[in-house]
Amino acid sequence: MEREKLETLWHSSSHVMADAVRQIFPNAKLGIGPAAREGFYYDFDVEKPFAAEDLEKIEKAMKEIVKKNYKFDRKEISKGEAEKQFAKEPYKLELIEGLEGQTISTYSHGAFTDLCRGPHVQSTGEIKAVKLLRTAGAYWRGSEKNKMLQRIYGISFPSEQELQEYLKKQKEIGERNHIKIGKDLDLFSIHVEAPGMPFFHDKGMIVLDEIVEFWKEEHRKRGYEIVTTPMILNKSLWLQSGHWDHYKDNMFFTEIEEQEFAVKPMNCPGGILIFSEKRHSYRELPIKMAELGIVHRNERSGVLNGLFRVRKFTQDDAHIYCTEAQLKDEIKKVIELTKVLYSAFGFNEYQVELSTKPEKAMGSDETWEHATKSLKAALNEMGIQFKVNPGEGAFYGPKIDFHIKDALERNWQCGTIQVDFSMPEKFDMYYIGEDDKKHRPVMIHRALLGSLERFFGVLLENYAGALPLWLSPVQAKVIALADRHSEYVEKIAAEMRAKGIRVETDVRNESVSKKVREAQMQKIPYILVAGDLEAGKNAATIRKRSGELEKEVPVQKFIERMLAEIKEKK
RNA sequence: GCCCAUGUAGUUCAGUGGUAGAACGUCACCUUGGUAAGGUGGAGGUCGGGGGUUCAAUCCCCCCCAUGGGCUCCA
Repeated sequence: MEREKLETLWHSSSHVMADAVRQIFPNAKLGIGPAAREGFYYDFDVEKPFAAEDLEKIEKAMKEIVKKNYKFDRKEISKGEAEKQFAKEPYKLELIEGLEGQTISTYSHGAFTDLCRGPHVQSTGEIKAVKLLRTAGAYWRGSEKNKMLQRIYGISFPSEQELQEYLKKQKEIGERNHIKIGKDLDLFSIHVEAPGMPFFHDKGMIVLDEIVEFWKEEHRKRGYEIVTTPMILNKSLWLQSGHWDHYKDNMFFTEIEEQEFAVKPMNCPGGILIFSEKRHSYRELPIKMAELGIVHRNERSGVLNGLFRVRKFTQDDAHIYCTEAQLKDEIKKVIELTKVLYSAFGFNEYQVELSTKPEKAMGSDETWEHATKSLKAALNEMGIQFKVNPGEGAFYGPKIDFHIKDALERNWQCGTIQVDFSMPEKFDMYYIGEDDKKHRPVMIHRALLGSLERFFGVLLENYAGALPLWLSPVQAKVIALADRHSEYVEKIAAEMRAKGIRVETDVRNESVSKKVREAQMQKIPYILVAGDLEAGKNAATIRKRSGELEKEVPVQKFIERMLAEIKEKK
């Protein structure tokens, strides 16, 4: 069923849910109830938050309403009539107030009427399958200054089968949660002693190191310098950069010999100190300075989420200093690099957004226009589809964001390319132009993977833990059939290790099936089993992650194959 | 930060107003195996932390911490 029709069904389902809620909780005040990204929700102002049992009751009442197969009736009414009709609904009155001059319509089914633009399905009977999923608090009109209402999320389909398929898929998705994978594969852990600051174990570090090594190579190839700046810097720097005024609430502070210092939440001020340490000629531009910068941000406790949202993370940051004339081409180069990185990690689909000048902004209109045009032109010339978010840019410049989908279909901002007019001015940065005069460079901030931590999380969910060979923390496991094969197994593992392959052995006193099963659950790409058949021939039986078997493969030949596969993938 | 839920063995989870149980893992022994769990036995828990109610709290109440799902905010 196409998206549009489903959305209509979901929207209608939210009306049915509101009807059901009102039957059970007559005093519930109605907020809004649209179709969501997947399913629908409705916000209610109730005295007590809904409990799990309430959801069951509401769902049951909904099914009754569906059974009655009420027709949806649309009616257009005047603002006065609407105010009269919804006199007991404060939130609806607020909405009506905002509809000045527009057509006001209501939809009714049975005895229930809601203020609504529509459209809706013909009748409630079209909702053949419905399930209420969870409750959540949600601020009225999305502002934390407003009252928090109680939201119920649900899903519905035109058939029971589709609902069952949906639920099954959700369950599978839940199983590829990166936190669970991280624990199962011994990649990282999170402890109460450091909320939002994950601990990476050896196997997790192997993956991160591989990512970093590849990242550095691709950057060096493209003329980036790679630097590291200190994690703690004097307050004066943050005053100058403006972070003290605008970002203080998100920063951590410390003190050294009675002087105030801040733990960096961003890398740019440090990088600028390197830039400004010496004079630069226009001939040197663009200067591209990259840093895998560890930043700390004091995120509010409620937003922390596995590796997706943390307080300490590593940005694959870089700052590009160039002339306005170079801006477009530099942005194109950054986008090209983004594509190279994403595709190397298996992401070929992502959403691109362009955010333009906000109301409060610094820099002249002309500068903004030139920068925004450059960003747009770069995207267009690269043939990249994008969505424009008017007024969503940073106060210091417009930006392009890259969003990657996680297993739960949530979009996570990873890459970001931001033009900045503010920092060069605040730090009085300049280069010497052809005319022997000082000129202000344009600064581009960019992080392509975004945060290594978040990217790692998205990567794990994308592959359900079964990372490509070159990223796998353990690339091969060699299993001994019986005790007498231990020595042989250790010997071939040593040969592989000598060639740089990450290999583990399993010579435990357990059945082959069990050892294979465990290696398989660890998502190890290649499992080698050696027994009497193989030991005499310097061979092993190979099992791929897919379960496919290849008997008595000479070890040397297999090592070459693996090395070729690792190399090719990069 | 706000709303809701959760926190019990290394892991996944049962459970009860009279201080705990399973499976897997771990350890020992038996078994020496041919591609997703071989068998037997043992060890292992101040039931997230702190208060309170009670003769008695892991269970009921309050506070705190953390985690998850959302809202708001963000890479």
